[in-house]
Amino acid sequence: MTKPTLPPGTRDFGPDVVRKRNYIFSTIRNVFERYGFQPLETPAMENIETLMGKYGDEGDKLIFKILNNGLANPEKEELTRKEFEKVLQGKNSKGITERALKYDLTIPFARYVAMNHAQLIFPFKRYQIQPVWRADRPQKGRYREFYQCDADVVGSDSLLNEIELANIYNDAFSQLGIKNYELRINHRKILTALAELCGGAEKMNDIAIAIDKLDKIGLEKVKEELVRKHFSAAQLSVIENYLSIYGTNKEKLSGIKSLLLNNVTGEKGIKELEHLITNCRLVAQNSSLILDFTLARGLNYYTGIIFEATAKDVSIGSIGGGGRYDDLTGLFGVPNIPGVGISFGVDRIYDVMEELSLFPASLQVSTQVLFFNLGDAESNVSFDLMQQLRQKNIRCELYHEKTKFDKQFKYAEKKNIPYVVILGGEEIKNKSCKLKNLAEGKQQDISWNDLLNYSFT
RNA sequence: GUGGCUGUAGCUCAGCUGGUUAGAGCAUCAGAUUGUGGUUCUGAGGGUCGUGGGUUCGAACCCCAUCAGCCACCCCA
Repeated sequence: MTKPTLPPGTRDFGPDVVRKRNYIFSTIRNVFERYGFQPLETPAMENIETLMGKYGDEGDKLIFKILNNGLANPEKEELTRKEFEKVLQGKNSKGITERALKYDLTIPFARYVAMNHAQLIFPFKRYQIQPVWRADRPQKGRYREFYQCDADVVGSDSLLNEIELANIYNDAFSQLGIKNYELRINHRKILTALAELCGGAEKMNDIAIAIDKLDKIGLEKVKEELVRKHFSAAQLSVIENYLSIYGTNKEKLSGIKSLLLNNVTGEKGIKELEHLITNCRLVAQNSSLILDFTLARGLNYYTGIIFEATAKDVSIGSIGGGGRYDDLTGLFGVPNIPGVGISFGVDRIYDVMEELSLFPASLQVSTQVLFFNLGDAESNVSFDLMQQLRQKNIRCELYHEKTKFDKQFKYAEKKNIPYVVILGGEEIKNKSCKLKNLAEGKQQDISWNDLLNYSFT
């Protein structure tokens, strides 16, 4: 018998952790609901072709594939071997695998919209809180199974959606207590325009990947990487000019305007960003909304404004991201449904909140009242009282066996139970009990009737 | 997929240039204390030193392999 272990990158969540995670989920869910978003759930697994090719080559490698059943069937052995050859060559084979765990929530959502667009009321605003899986190598802040909380609007190209999504980030983070966050924004069309200035829109990916690392590796390394990708000196200087735009959002806007002068694609992007910035009306006076032309984001279906949220006090990578995609459902044969969405990375938000001690202490109180067990006769009375309290929504438990006070007190302490009720033979005679507040160490005699009407806090 | 670091009690770790029976704190359990917890005191249990092999009179320590965990790169939440 070997010690049981977890698959790498997965975790068990104990009671206190689940409480904290649920706190994050319900906070975000409430914000989503308040903005008129509706819940959606999709299966853990999708047909593999629904997912493949949607996340770029790197993404394809990280999709968790599910082995088909019945591969051991001797009648199909010949075929199975042949199919497996394809897998060895790096191809997908439906004979070996035809399903995969979902990689994110956006593509399954697009699949859902494509399948149900005739019934949906547009614009369709949905939120989705579910686990996703990636065959990545785990490390700090990076897991193989993790939750995403997505909110997307499809069927509308109004920038009002971007404005609302930015405000959702602001509301959710401020309610969670993460005051010091940054929401950085950029526009894919600006990146495209830069690529056009450098000789071709097809270079956008190379440029984006390189400049995205600017704050991490510095300008020189970025240039080195671009040289490796065969960019000329002239192109490099264009990119360097682009990267040297700095200042307030306003200053950056005027900088980018002069750089991308007369570029139709770029101008459209600039106009949209300008609209978002001036109309966003974040509670925090826009201080957390930051224009960042180095922001690229990996997912290659984005076409418009892109978002990325980071917590400033904790270096853990982004805690949320999103953007606009013009034609996501086109991949599934239903064209012309534009959309925009954002995602919260709950696991990372958890780590941030833990590090900054932002969880309310009240989350750790599960049971409110512990009834001491002083014997069978006493317990019977306690049990009746306890059931009446439970009817009133007070969370109670009766100690499971008669034992000395020491143990029962320590149990209450360890479980962080704020009140204990002591009810023995003496108390039964007067129809009373002793109610003790453990934190204050104070104890009072109280009638059964008063106990039932006591306001436990 | 590529590279680096670390594996000693349930947890955090000590363990000298290789030397006899591997330690500490916390946690657990019991007692001091059979109707009043948190503090304190006393005691107890708990180890294949990740695993397998090698070198050696002798290995937790050195060598090889292997497994696991962590971190970084790529990419990403």
